[in-house]
Amino acid sequence: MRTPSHPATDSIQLAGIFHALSDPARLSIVTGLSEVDEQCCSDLDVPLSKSTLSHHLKVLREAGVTTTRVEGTRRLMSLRRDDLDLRFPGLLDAVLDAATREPVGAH
Amino acid sequence: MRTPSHPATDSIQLAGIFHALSDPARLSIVTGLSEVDEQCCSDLDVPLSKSTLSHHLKVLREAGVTTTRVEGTRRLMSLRRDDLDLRFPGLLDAVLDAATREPVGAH
DNA sequence: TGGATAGTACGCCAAAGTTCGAACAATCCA
DNA sequence: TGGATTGTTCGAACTTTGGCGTACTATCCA
Repeated sequence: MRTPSHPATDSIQLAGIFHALSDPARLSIVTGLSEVDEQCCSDLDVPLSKSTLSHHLKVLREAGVTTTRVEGTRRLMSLRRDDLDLRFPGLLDAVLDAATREPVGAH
Repeated sequence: MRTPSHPATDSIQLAGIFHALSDPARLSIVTGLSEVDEQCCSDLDVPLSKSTLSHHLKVLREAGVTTTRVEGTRRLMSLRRDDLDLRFPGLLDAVLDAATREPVGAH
């Protein structure tokens, strides 16, 4: 299976990033990714069906927040730290810092 | 007319902030507010009907991003800088900095 | 008092988003 | 080869959002 497509760094939209982060499940996925560097879909600790999960991962990928690397039958997700820092310096760090200040599961 | 209600600083949700910022019109309003401190609804440079505008301002207010002060028949909007800095230090600055790096009108 | 001004609230509609199960595809390994 | 594993895609049901016009409220001021 081919590597899924990702937006070029230059075409990452700020509103798109915020949209991607506006869903609690996706925000939680991003927070989790910040702690492990690389993680496969089935290791995510989110109580959703795999099709829903796949959808959320697609949203994150298409917004330019994450990148997906194919390894065997698995897809390894990671944050696009360098690209995001290049395009919007300091934003990702501020987001991750903010996320750690908010109690987990505070809906 | 009474001052509209605003969420307490403690109950501002991160996902709610991102949702509020995920719409280009609202992001543009926030960017504009960062330059003028206080602005009334009709001075906003957004090509939308006043009912739609009112809706967006409500979303921003309820997310805890802005505060509204009533003065006569006007409502003066401003960013909740202090509250946001208290709850999520550095986040607002990073957002505003990122917004200035993105060309205006880049949809 | 009564018009002008500023904004909100409501109802409506179309578009977009969330969620799921079922079916499918790709890869590994015994 | 063929089963197990991992994830995508599709269609359906449902919710949310964004946009508008209209009607309403509140305030100012002549």
